[in-house]
Amino acid sequence: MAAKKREKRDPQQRKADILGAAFALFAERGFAATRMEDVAIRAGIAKGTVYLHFPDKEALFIELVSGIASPILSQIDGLVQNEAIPPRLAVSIFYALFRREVLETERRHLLRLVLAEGPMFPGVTEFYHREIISKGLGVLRILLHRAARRGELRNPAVAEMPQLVIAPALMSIIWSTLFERYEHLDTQKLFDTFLDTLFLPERAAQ
Amino acid sequence: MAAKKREKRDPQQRKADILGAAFALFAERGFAATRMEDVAIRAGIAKGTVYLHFPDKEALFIELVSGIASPILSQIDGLVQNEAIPPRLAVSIFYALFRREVLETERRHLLRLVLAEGPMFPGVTEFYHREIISKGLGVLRILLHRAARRGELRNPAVAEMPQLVIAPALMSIIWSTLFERYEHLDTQKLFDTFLDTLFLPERAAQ
Amino acid sequence: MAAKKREKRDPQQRKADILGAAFALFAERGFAATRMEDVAIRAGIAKGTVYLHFPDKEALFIELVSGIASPILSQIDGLVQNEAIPPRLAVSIFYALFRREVLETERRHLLRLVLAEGPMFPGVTEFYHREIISKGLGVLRILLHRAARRGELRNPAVAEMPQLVIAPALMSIIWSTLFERYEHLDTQKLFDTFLDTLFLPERAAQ
Amino acid sequence: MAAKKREKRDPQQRKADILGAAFALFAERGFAATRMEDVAIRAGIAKGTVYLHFPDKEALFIELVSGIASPILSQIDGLVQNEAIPPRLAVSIFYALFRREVLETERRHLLRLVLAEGPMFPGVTEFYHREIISKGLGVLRILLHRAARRGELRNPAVAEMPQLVIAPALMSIIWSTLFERYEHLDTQKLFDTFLDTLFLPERAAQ
DNA sequence: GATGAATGAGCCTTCATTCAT
DNA sequence: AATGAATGAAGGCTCATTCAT
Repeated sequence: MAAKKREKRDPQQRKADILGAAFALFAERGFAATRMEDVAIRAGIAKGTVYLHFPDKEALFIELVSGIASPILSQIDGLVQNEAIPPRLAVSIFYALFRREVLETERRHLLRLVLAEGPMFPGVTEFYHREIISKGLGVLRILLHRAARRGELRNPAVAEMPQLVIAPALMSIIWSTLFERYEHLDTQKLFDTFLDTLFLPERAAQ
Repeated sequence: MAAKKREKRDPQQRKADILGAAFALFAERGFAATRMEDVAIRAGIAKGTVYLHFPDKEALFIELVSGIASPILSQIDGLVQNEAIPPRLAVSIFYALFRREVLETERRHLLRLVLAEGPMFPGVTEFYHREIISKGLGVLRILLHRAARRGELRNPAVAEMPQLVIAPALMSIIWSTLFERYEHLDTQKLFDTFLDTLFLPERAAQ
Repeated sequence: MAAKKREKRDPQQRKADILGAAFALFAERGFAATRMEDVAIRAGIAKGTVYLHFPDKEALFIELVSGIASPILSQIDGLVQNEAIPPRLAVSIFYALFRREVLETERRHLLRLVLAEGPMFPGVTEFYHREIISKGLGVLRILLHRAARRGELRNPAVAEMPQLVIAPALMSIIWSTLFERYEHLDTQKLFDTFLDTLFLPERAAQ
Repeated sequence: MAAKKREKRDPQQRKADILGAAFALFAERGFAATRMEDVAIRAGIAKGTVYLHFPDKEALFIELVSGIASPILSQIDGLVQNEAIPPRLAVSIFYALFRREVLETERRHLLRLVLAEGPMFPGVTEFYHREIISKGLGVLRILLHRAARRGELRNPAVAEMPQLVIAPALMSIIWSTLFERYEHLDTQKLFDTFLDTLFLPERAAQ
């Protein structure tokens, strides 16, 4: 078998390996039930090596949870810029993005992790509110107001409650990570149905 | 000479005390970070006494999480029975019930607890799906279909996606337990706006 | 063999056992090299039990080091009170006390411990200076001044350097704990010779 | 383009650097609390490099503690050789040497180090007794006997207790490393007073 | 020789659980 | 039944030492 001792590797890669291992374990068992040694084993390194990259368990958790969100955000920003994109399309792209980048990825467990461990790590929660929630809501608010102005919303008041648009996404995350094994939820249909509830049907030829 | 030791009490009451203490602590800190001794202290009894009522920490947690939901369920059932109640009113009562019995109670932490610890306790998750989610969705499905039949829904397809109705409730729970401290969310308005989105306005001049 | 499990005992006795075990081990190996588990084993209890009596290793060490000095102090105080005792006799009693209570006891290791670990525990050092050194020097200063006034000192200036009287005691401690095994030192003779150097011989019949 | 890595240097110098760094750290924190990595950093080299010069931490400590004493010894030896030097002057030179070479140097921590770690390193203690203590006492014994023969001692019996002469030196070391911060001790005066107690004043009119 | 990432034994401390009283 | 002192398995973290580069 492969000699596995003292394998030196690119530190960046090493760190990524650890984060990967930590992610899998934290997602599966939560913060407290994850042993640092297990993280090390899963990353294929020795116990002590983890501590060369992260000062302690909490730092590992926080870096993990904080680090994964950014790639999503950057993509969302693009949605508002282009005013040519019809609001409904933009929101549907938002959902599609969410499905592709979160729901159908292992990242979906990450969100559950934040929900689960949030109160124990106020810094993480605050980060998520500031960086993800707040920005996501901002984008949605703009899109919804644009739609309202264009008379495309069934209920224009929704524009002041962008949380309503996020709610199905949250539901899909929770369902997929907790209940999916007991009962399937068609998230595509979930989002589509919601879009149809939110937006007036396009009047064929107006 | 105050005899304070070996205070005997109704075992049922004793058990309820323990569950109450456990609830407060589990809700606040999660399963792992809650110490059995703290539960005992909060319940006003000695460490060992907890074990006279529950075989171990896990059993305590499971009984706790399983036991708290039922009172809500029974009230919800009533909503469907009476066909005289208009669907929109029924759903709004559903939300009101949710707000009064969950959101504005310490019980709101319960759902977060299930989210947080769910994967570690598949039995709990399964129980929640079977007893709460499934039944709640069933009730909502009936109400929505009734509304659809009466032509009160903006988008009748919603009747097949009762999860959409639960989504705002979920959002309100998560918001209140995680983000409320950073940004206030008016849950009353959240639900009302959603109801207005879901249901057609009552035809003023019918 | 004796069943040793779950032996309950007077907490005061328990604590004394732990302090005794800790004393032996700290004295022998120093703070860092003493394992808490060894303390427990030597005290005949389980690892965790130590922590029922002391919050951590440092607290154990500090209580140990701080607790043993007082009995000596009280006896010394008596020496100055009685002005009928001739100064030379008083100082020789001081040395005798020191030999009986420290040098020929296991307590002699304690002093070495303070010298050894002092810099790591400023609180302990400060305590020793304030409670032991300072008071001892005060007593000696009074005795020496009394002797000087009575013309019994070979060099009256010694009265302003009571540290000189403590020096042989320190030497005896260090010798006995470090070098005695290589070369014997007659501490009785050490102190007597010093006394003869300090005090003029009693003029037989003057 | 500054080539700073793999700086080669005279191995002897390298070793001296390590010993210097080790001394500073051992003296300040003791054996256990000194990390090999800190020694390396302070010596300006990499962690592994220390092990090219010393097989392990203990060897480094022993060589350090053993090596520092010799320079003092050689100077002391000279004191006895020259019989023209009056004993009192010789002893006062001994103290002066001690002050200059030990007390006012970082070397003063060395003795405390031997005290502190002695029992863990019997070899070191034995070495100190054999090389330093024994020799120092030998020299003092000769000087004191010389003085006794010349009738210069207040108490000739002191000649058989040279430890008494070392005692104030010990006291000064311990005071300076432990208590100086709480209360100043004038070591010059300490030694002078002791000399005046040991030796008869020079007979002005003989 | 020199480096410093990697290793893993070791130790402090916590806490669920037990059981003598 | 109730108590809480006692137990000991478990886990986070450190650091002396090794070794691939």
